[in-house]
Amino acid sequence: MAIEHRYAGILEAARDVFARRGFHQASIREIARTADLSLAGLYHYVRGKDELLFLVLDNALDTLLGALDQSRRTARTPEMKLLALIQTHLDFGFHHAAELKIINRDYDLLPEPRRAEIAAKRGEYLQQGLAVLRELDPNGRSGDELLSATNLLLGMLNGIATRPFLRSREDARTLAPKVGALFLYGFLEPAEAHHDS
Amino acid sequence: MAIEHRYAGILEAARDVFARRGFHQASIREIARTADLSLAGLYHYVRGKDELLFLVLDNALDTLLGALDQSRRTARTPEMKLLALIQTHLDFGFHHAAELKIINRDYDLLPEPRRAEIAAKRGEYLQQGLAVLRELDPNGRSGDELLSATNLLLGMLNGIATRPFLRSREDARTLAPKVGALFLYGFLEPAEAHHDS
DNA sequence: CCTCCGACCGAACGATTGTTCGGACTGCGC
DNA sequence: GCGCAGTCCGAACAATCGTTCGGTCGGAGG
Repeated sequence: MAIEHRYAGILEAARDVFARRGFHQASIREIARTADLSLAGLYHYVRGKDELLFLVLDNALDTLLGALDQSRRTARTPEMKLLALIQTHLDFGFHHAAELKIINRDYDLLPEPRRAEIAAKRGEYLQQGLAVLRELDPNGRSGDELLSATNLLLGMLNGIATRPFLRSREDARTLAPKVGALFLYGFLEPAEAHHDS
Repeated sequence: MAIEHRYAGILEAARDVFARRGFHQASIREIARTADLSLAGLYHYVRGKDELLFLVLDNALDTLLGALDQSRRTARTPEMKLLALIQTHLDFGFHHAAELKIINRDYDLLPEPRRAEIAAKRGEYLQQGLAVLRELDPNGRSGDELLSATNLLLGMLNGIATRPFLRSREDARTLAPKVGALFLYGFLEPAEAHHDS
């Protein structure tokens, strides 16, 4: 139990330092210091920096997928599923901006056995988005077109979530419907033309 | 003239290495080697690593702004201006993937006197997009909403342009109308509902 | 011919990096 | 008491980093 606590503290420290400095700027010494450990003491628990990156990425993707799963559970209509995805993604981006950055940018420099695991979870997330859009698609679009649209949507969300805009839970809640409406009905559609509930 | 050629080669080398490795992982030694110069020889032309990053960013943003300016000149209607912006951005992303990567990823770790210059050019690009959307807006949206929409559009474009998708001039030409239609009319709109010329 | 200057380089500087090694301290079984 | 295993650390390792210094070389000006 004590060692579990130590381990959890190390992960916290790694996440915080990675978040503050970014992966490449974060030094193992600073992570150790943040975790109240000596440099060599940290190496007692962890094989190396790459494993630290893997653990942080794995954790981040798990919480993202978990949040998506939970928020989608209450959604009934396809539109609301889309809204749930958008809000979850924006919320994650606002509260874990650095992790999202690392996911999108630094995951591909993981050593190979580990990278596949992370890539799989990324693929799972993409599949979730694609499923939502497929359910939403009015006239049968091809799989490639749906994949394109999914990438567009996720790119849009990443672009917004990463941008140093306004970031708080409030912002995610108010921004998500606007983003959803724009994605569904387009920029030209007047805001009053559609309504819910 | 010879020194100009040297200088251009150095910028090319810096761009490639920055894009491949990321700023902090890129070593000046590798840049020098790529530019067929010794380490100290490179320092004869350039004050340091930060200046290298600034020069690459400045160059990239100038070509992007230049391309946008030129492509928008032939556009008459607001819709065509949007299409021109989209196609220019995608084209730039496909042909100068390295520069776009650096712009989106490394600009914020420039030292302060120089960062403001780059931020200004980025802001100028944003303003161009915002102007297009303002002209396009059917019912009066507030400035903040237009700015939000602009950020959404640019984020979407970055997401697509950065994604290792399919990248060639053909792709930019065929992809741009689809992206434009999706942004203007939304995901739910069937593809046949609108047509041009 | 001498001098000066810009182009360029080999070698080193100090700092920092990820990682490892040998050991010191503790608590537990015996 | 002894020994063993786990926890943790000080100190060092080699490598690499950005940067600088002292210099060589060739050509242009006088």
